[in-house]
Amino acid sequence: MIIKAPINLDLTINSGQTSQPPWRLNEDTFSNAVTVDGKPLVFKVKQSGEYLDFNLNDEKAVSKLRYIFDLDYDLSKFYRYLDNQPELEDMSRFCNGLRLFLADDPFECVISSICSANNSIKRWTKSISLIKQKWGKQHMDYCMFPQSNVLAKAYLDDEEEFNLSDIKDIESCENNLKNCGVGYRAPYMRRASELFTLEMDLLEIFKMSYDEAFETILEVPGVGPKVADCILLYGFNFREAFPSDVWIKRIVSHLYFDGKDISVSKVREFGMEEFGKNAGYVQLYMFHYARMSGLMSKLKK
DNA sequence: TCGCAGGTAGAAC
DNA sequence: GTTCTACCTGCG
Repeated sequence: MIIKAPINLDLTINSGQTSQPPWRLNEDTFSNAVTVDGKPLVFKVKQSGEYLDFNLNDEKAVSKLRYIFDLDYDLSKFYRYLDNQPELEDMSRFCNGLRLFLADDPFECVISSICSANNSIKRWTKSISLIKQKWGKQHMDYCMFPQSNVLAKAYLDDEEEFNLSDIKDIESCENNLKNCGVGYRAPYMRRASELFTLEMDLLEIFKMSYDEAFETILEVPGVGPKVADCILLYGFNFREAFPSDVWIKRIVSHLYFDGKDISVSKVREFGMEEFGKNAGYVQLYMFHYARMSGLMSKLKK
């Protein structure tokens, strides 16, 4: 099926949003296994100009694709909004076609976001891919993200695996979280998985107000304000979230506060107040604008 | 070899 | 309430 949609698919998929690692790329086609109606399907999507060539015709699959790449969001309206403000007017030029890359599986987004904290894009995406390979169900030659009850039983490290499994040699332990390069986040990930298995229904988050969802998700181990906002934005489509890290702080400080040092929590409050329902998109565009325009290397000094 | 970067938890202020 | 420090790991 051909879908008309202004998007930069490559930029969107590779922009480091914590919903999931980038999709597989073969030739010009991005692919991944996606759950539709509880069943895995292989999605293949290729961009040519203003059109997306999608391998499936099924109505539910198409609507899932539209959701994941946020295709129903009116980018040109957002660009008019950016262009009308002196601080933001350059941004649409530098990241044209960048859209939200939303989670197929909110639980994957929670674990990816916990993994991304105090980490690099390269490292967290590698860790999440390894978690899929070790604990996820295979569909064709893709691995799904494991369910919370499976990850809740994962070993933390070599030592625990050696003690609790029947492996005879500690050197050959490799089915544990630390082995995926997640470092000290391993216990957070496992406790979060236990929480979503035993106590908390992630789907309830979709029904909540932003404030209620934020307070709820903050209770999850390894989730602070930045990670909570990433989960709400990329995992649950709360567009009013303004995930604020040191980079967003530097950029906001440069653009709005004459370079003055302000706390990350104040930056979050400012972003939500100033940008409202556009906050999530503004944050996404700010980060990539800073990367691509050279502002980031300037602010580093 | 070692210093650096980056959010959270938990303790200290 | 805000601020400090330890936490893993890969990179330069």
